[in-house]
Amino acid sequence: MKTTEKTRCESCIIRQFNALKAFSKEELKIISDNKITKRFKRGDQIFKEGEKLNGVFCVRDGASKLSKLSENGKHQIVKIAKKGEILGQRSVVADEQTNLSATALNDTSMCYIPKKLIIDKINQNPEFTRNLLKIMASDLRESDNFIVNMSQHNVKQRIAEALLYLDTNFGTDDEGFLSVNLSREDLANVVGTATESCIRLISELKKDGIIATKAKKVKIKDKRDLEDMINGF
Amino acid sequence: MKTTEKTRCESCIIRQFNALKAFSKEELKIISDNKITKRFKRGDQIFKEGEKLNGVFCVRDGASKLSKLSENGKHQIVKIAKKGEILGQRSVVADEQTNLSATALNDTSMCYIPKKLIIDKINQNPEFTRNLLKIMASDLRESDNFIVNMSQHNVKQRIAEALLYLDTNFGTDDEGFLSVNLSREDLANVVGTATESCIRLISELKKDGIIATKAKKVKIKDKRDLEDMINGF
DNA sequence: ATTAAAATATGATAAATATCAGTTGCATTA
DNA sequence: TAATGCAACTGATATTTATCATATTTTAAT
Repeated sequence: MKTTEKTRCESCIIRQFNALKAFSKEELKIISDNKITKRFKRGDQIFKEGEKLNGVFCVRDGASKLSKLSENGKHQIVKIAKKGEILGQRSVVADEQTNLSATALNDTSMCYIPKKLIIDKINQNPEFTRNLLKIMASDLRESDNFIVNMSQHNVKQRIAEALLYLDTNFGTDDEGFLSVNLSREDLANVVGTATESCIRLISELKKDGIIATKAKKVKIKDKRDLEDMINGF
Repeated sequence: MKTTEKTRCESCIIRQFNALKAFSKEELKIISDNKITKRFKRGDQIFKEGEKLNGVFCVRDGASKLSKLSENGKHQIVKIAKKGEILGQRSVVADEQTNLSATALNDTSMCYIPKKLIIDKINQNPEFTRNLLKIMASDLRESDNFIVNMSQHNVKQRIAEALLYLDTNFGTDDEGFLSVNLSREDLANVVGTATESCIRLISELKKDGIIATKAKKVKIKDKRDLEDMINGF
């Protein structure tokens, strides 16, 4: 009756897709050796919503945000991509314009994989396609979780989750501050709230003694406390 | 510069997946003729979160909700499936337990497609698999839209969108009332709010003269007014 | 038709979140 | 180093949403 398979975060505020696992180690090496590495600096736009992409980007190092512009001018962040993840795969597979914008959150290097390479592989290698299929099915599951999470947790909890996610996936510097420095505005756009509310709640978390801040940086003092908060204790 | 491809609702509060289009007309006919038709009455559970499915269900007629139980006991509805849509495909493709529960919203007939049939088809027919891939990519896009929509619209707007969705996809009876009768509680679980809030906002919409109600039924008086409301006018 | 149960509706109030206006602190560069 | 600009912060207040209590209507059962 119990389920031991628990490979992914059931309740993540930030969706975590892992498409590249469809490629084998050797293939990755070939792609990697192709030297089509692109570098981006903090704030650089990698691609823009509505563009037709001629390839996908695989994150080698760094972090980047995937966002979607809403009618009222807010950039809702739907995902933060980390090492090994792919940007643009959905639109390449669907052969549609991309529905998201991608922006580097810090200095980032990406390897670029031309669309043709992916499409050929899909056409020639059924195994690859099946893998991709499984991965996308998994991504859809992640989306379901995300939705439930968004609507069942309050803003403070969602912020806590986002911080935890950043900690787990990008780690901390030598002083214990989160390596990825999301601005308060970005963080607000991750959890879907107003920037001021986000700032206010970060202050609260600080008062609660759960996190510490220094300039714009954030440090999680006790993960367990954060987790308890998320679970309503 | 303009985009004429505008096949799907860009801002739907209810995600609309259409996996079955991966099957050809003839295949559908074969499946259909196999007579593995199952019937459900309003309220019947089709499958339950956590189950391992041995096949998928294709809606022939009726409506059913796909929901996910959150820790606090709420059943968040992540989708309402209509004619031609598939239930359970994600978990069959991923070979995982299903992450959602499915429940009939009214008298529903489904044709049941055994898992084996799908898997064989994936293994033997690359064209099918590629179609499936595209469809899932499209579903992921839909999920992105859904997320933006959830976080950028207030509850009243989300309710309006849900009503509009029901109208567009399931139509109305001869008196103009929505054919699918979601309870206020279900509607609340679609838009992610408290049942009382949902009821209150429906009353407001009624006062605003945008909708009319009779018993538990709802009638949209002017679609354009509803749309304006959603867009903030 | 009567009655019980469930769903819908409303009121009062509390809590969460948004908005607007302003201040402070930090970083960049002239 | 001073000036400038932007991000972070804070306060006051408005708005939205949740919660709890209770009334009313609808549905379904007898």
